[in-house]
This record gives sequence, C-alpha cells and structure tokens, in this order.
Amino acid sequence: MVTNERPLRSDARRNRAKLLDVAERVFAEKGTSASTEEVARRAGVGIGTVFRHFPTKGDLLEAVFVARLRRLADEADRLAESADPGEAFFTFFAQMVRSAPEKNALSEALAAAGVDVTETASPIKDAFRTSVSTLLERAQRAGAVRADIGFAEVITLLVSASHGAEHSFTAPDVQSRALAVVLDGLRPRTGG
Amino acid sequence: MVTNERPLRSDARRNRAKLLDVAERVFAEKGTSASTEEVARRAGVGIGTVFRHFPTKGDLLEAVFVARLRRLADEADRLAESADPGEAFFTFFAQMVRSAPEKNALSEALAAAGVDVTETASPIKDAFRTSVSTLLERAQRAGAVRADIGFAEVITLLVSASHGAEHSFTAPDVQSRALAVVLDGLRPRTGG
Amino acid sequence: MVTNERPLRSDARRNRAKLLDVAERVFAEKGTSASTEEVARRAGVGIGTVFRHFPTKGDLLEAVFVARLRRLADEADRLAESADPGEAFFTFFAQMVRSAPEKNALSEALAAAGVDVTETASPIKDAFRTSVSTLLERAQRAGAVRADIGFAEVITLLVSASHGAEHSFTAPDVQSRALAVVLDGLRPRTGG
Amino acid sequence: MVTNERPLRSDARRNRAKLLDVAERVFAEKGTSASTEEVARRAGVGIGTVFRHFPTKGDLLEAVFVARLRRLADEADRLAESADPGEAFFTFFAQMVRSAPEKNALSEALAAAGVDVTETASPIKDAFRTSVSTLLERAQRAGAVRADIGFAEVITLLVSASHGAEHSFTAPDVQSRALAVVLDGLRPRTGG
DNA sequence: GATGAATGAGACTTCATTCAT
DNA sequence: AATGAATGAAGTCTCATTCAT
Repeated sequence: MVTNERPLRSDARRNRAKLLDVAERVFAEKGTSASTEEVARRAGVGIGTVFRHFPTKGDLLEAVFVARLRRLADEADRLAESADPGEAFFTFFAQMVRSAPEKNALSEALAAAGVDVTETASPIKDAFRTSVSTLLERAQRAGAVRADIGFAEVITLLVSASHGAEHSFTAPDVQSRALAVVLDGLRPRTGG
Repeated sequence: MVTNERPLRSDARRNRAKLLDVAERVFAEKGTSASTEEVARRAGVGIGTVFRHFPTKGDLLEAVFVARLRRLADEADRLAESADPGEAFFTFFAQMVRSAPEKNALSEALAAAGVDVTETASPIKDAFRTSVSTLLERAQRAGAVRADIGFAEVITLLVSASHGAEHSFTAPDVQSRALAVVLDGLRPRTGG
Repeated sequence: MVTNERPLRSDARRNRAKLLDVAERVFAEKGTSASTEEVARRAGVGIGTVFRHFPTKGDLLEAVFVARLRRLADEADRLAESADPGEAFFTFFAQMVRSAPEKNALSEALAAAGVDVTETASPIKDAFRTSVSTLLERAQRAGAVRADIGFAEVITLLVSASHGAEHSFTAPDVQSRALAVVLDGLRPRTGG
Repeated sequence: MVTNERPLRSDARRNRAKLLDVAERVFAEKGTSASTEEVARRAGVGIGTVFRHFPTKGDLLEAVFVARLRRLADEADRLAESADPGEAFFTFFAQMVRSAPEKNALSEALAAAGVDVTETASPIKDAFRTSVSTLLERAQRAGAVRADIGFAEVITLLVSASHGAEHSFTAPDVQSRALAVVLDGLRPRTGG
C-alpha cells in the first residue's frame, strides 16, 4: 500500500529538514521546554511555517525523536554486520551513552521508543526495537552478554545511563567509570 | 558561625514546613513545572506567603531537594551502623532507586547534590556526601563493592538508575532486572 | 444554602464591575469577536486581570449576558406593577427592541435565555423567564395579547425584532413601523 | 454598458461556481467565521485559487450573499405570476423564514440587501428589491397586506424573523406560532 | 491560471512575581 | 506576616493573505 500523501514541494522539504535539524539542536541545548518561536527564528522561517509542518509542539518533539531513533537503528544495523557480536553490542551501548551529553533529552527519545510500542505502533519504533534486539541476541548467543535480560532491560539501562551522562557537570572520567560498571553488569557472571 | 537570621514566628515556621511538604508532593505528582499557585492552594496559604518564604520558584525547588537530601543522608547514616557493610550499601542503593518512581524528579535532587558542591557549599550537601561515602568505603573495605569507583561514580549511577525508574510505564520486573545489572556491575569482578 | 465563595476584595469587586461594564460596551460596538485585549485596555487593567475574573472569553461573554438579563428582568418586574397589564407588556417589548441597537448582540443574550433553561439551570435565567411570563400572562388575562402564545414565542419574537433593530443602517421610522407590525400581530384578532 | 473583463477560462469558470457553491454550504454549517482554507479544501482547489477569484474573504462572503439574493429574487418573480397576490406574498415570506435555519446567516445576506443600496449599487440587489416590491404592492392592492408599510419594513421583518428561525434550538412549533404572529401583523387590521 | 508553502499579526491562555490591603 | 489581586511577558496556535513554483 502506498501512502496517499503527495511528496512535499522541494522548498517545503528543505524547510522541514532544516526545522527538524534546528529543533534537535535547540531542544538539546535548552531542553524540551525551549519555545517553538526560537526554533522558527533559528531556522530562519516564520512561526507559521513551523506550525504548518508540525501542527503541535508535541508533533515537533515527536518528529525529532523519531529522526533520532531512525539514526540509532541505522547505527545498530551497521554494527550488527561486524564480526564480533559482543563487541558490536557493547560498542553500540557505549556510543549511545557517550553521545548523550550533546543531545539533551536523548533519553526521552529512547524512553519513547520503549513505551509507545504498546500504544502507537510506529514503523520506526518497531525498526529500532528489531535492530537493537538483533544486536542483543547475537551478543547473548556469543556468550558476551548475560542471558537473563531482554530488549526492555537494555533500553531501560540505556535510558538511565544516557540520562546520567547528560549532566554535563560530571567529569568525563567519572562518566567512563560509571559506564564501565553498567557494562560489567551486563556481562555474564563468571565463576558464578 | 551563627547566621544572623532571627528565628521565624511560630506560624511562619509552621507555614514553611507545610509548604515544603506540600511542594514535595506536588512536584512529585506533576513534575517541576507544576505551578507555584497550586502549591499555595494545596498548602492552604496565599500565593504571597510562598514567595515570602521562597523568593523564587527555584528557591522552592532547591529547598525541596535539600530536604530530600537530608532524609537520604539520615537513611545512609542509619544503614552505616548495620553489621553487614556490603548489604548496607546495596540496600541503600536499591531503596533509593525503588522509591524514585513515587518522587518524580528525585534524580534531579541527586544530580544537584553531585553538582553544587563546586558552586554553593551547602552543609546538607556535604553531609550527604559524607554519609554516602562512608557507606561506600565500608562496603569496599569489606570487599563487597569494587574498589575502582568513588562517590562521584555512585551518585552518577544512582541518578541514572533513579531516572530510569521514574518512567512509570516500565514494568516492575523489568526495573528489577535492570537494577540487578547495575548492582552486579558494582560488585568486584570474580575470577578476574 | 450559602455559597462558599468569600466576597471579593473591594478592589477586585471594583475591577470586576468595571470589566463587565467595559466588556458590555466593547462587545456592543464591535460584536462578540472583539478581543479580550481590548476589553482589558479600555478597562485600564492588565490582560491577566481579565483572565483572573473570567478564566475564559466565553465566561466573560456569559457574564455580560447574565448582567443584561438581570437588568431586563428587573425592568419587567417594575412594569408588572403598573395598572394597565396590556400597556405594561407592550411597553416592555417596545423598550427592549428600541434599546437593542445600542447593545449589539443583545439578541444573543436573549436567545441564551430561551435556550439554556433546558441546559444550564441558571437562577438569573429562571428569574427572567418568570418575570416575562408574569408580564405576558397578565396581559393575556386582560385581553390585550392573543392567548395562543407563550413565553417561548415572545422570546423568539423579541430576539428577532431586537436583532432586526440592531442593524443601525435601518432608518428609525422603518424600525418603528416594523415593530408596529409585530405588536399588532401580538394583539388578539378582532372580529375574527 | 459592457464590462471590460475578459471571459473566464472554462476551468476558471467552473472553479468559481464550485467555490461559490461550497462556500455557501460551509458558511451555512459553521458560520461566517469558517476558514477560507476549509472552503478551498472542500472545493478541491488550492487556497491560492480562492484568493484569485475572491481577493478577500469579504469578497467571497459577498459573492455568496449575492448568489443567494439572485435565487431569492427568482423565487419572488416566479410567485409574482401566481393568481392570488396575497397568498403569493405570504408564501414568499414564510418560505424564506422556514428555509433560514438551513442557511446560517441568511439574515445577513438579506440585511446586506437592505443596506448596500446606498453604498454599492449592485444590479442584483436592485433586482431583488424590485421583485420583492412587486410582490408586496400586488398583495397590498389586493387588500391582503396592510398599506402602511413598504419594502424596507418587509425586509426588516424578514431579516428579523429569519434570524429568529436560525436558532435551531427553538422548537418548530414555537417557530410556527412566532411566524404566525408576524404574518398576522402584516395583514390589514380588520374592524379597525 | 492553479497551487500550496510561507508569512506574521494577533487571539487566547498561563504563570512567576510584585504590591496594596 | 499573610493575603490574593494585579501584572505582563511569553507561549501555543489560527488564519487571512502573499508569492514563488
């Protein structure tokens, strides 16, 4: 089935992309309570244009989150093709957490992914879930990750760790060691 | 050092306590964007009274956080007296995380504790740091907690895990397993 | 039963009255689509003050209508005490229609009265209904008004005629003659 | 006198007619505050097309009114040929009022007719005036309608009664009796 | 001529904060 | 000290109108 939405005019498509891009940056800097006006201003468009593309501030936020999820799923897919499943999984986890500080509210995006699977069936959320699950299962089969956790636990930990990492005042080495703790916890208990 | 603030009139003292109590509940229920007006209403005082005690909404939020910290430090002190240092530490950690959901934004309070040490030297923050550090060091000396982390890492993990736990839509058993991962990560590596 | 709303502070009462007064004039001049901002400006208060007294524009409009109804009911009561029931009724009807031009949307207030009796049971609407009904019944008993109509028909005609009269471009004598037609129609058919 | 406007391209003519048709329905349903955008959407054209045909929302509204007037004038003309002048007049009056509910704001169209004679000399308005006047005069000559009123009074009453009838919450039988009152008022006084 | 994206003034509403009572 | 009315900046959203495609 083909969607019946005709493709946007080129200028509109450009504006939409620009808005999404700017919005991501603005929300990263000031949190999700940043005003729609500021997004419009920094994108160089009128406030009405924002509204046309995203009828509600919530819609704009959701679009930003979805865009992020899409990129994260892509990254997971890329890593899934690597030779070492364990390394692939831990790399993905660590990368996400390390990139969190520069994108405030990434954790919300992730949380949204974990949640709405039950409510709004969104293709992107499904794709993200599939990509991460694949990464996880391969690592578990390879014995690199403990077997008693699933997608939900991984997301919860990812959300948590990302959130912790968003607080820029924590020193980088503290972040590293805290992350190491979580990663160690994800490994199977040796000599258990 | 003695503060030069004269003691509050008895009704004022009562109002202040009541406000703090109500504010904690309100912010827990609706997040920190709940209105000052609602706090006043539910405390049964005029809005002017809130601002007399806490000249700024930020001041009110901080006071709530400090009150929480004080209670947490007390709890840490109580546990520090128990016989098993390892169990004391893990109990403290788990208790805090499990109680997070019912106090929205607790993580912010904790984050604030980690932070402001550099800015505002607050006696309560210092006390909290001392209490938790004691708990940690005893557990480490007893070999129950890995030795390569300190107060900062623990707080970061606590903030993270609490935040993850605040999202009520995650199932309790998922929360438990995610918490278990972090706790396991905190233990020394066996057979290393 | 006493309402549990404590009386307004004197300055608030003054402002409320002023706002109602100004709002009535503004809506009369520009129709009900006049902005709340303009009401605030002409009342010499901040926009927030309007909101405090009338949380919604709809609330403000309703308050204006209710105030009008109250005055109309009072006028009906005053006339009900006059010696000639027929004259009382026709005077009331004519007065209302003649005063309509200077209060745009009076008809809406009246329509509201006719309507909401079924929905929102408002004391003022009930009072208005009672007052006008009394006036009507006395005139009918005196043989001055045809017997086959009731309150509902009178209100409908009043609303209609008032609306017609609101269009200021119609010459006064045309208005008079049109009103005369309606009044004649209300009289019992002679020699029927 | 010939207008120097070149004839519209066939698709443009079709669009114009469609727009007028849709606009009448939309304004009837939602009142004149319905958005121009909705008219465009339901007509299946771009918003730009609406503004090309009617440079202003006011222009669109006026065009709708004019179209209505034209149809009303036609109806008046048709009735003017019937045998009974009195019945023709009353039928016309009653028909208009009865059809008012389904065309919200018809009264405004009529009011516009009464008015703009002085401002914009529109052929259609003149035609309407002539048609209704003819209907009225014939009925008066036949003794079916009182002689002391003219076109202006009839329009005023028509506008009034139509407005009253537009309020859908009034029961149909109430409407009927109210209309009967006006019609009776239009008849010559018997036994005067 | 048709299209629909962009515009931006302006409407309503919220809320932290001030200040007269 | 307490009160709560007043304030007004700021936020979200709407919509008539313009203009590049």
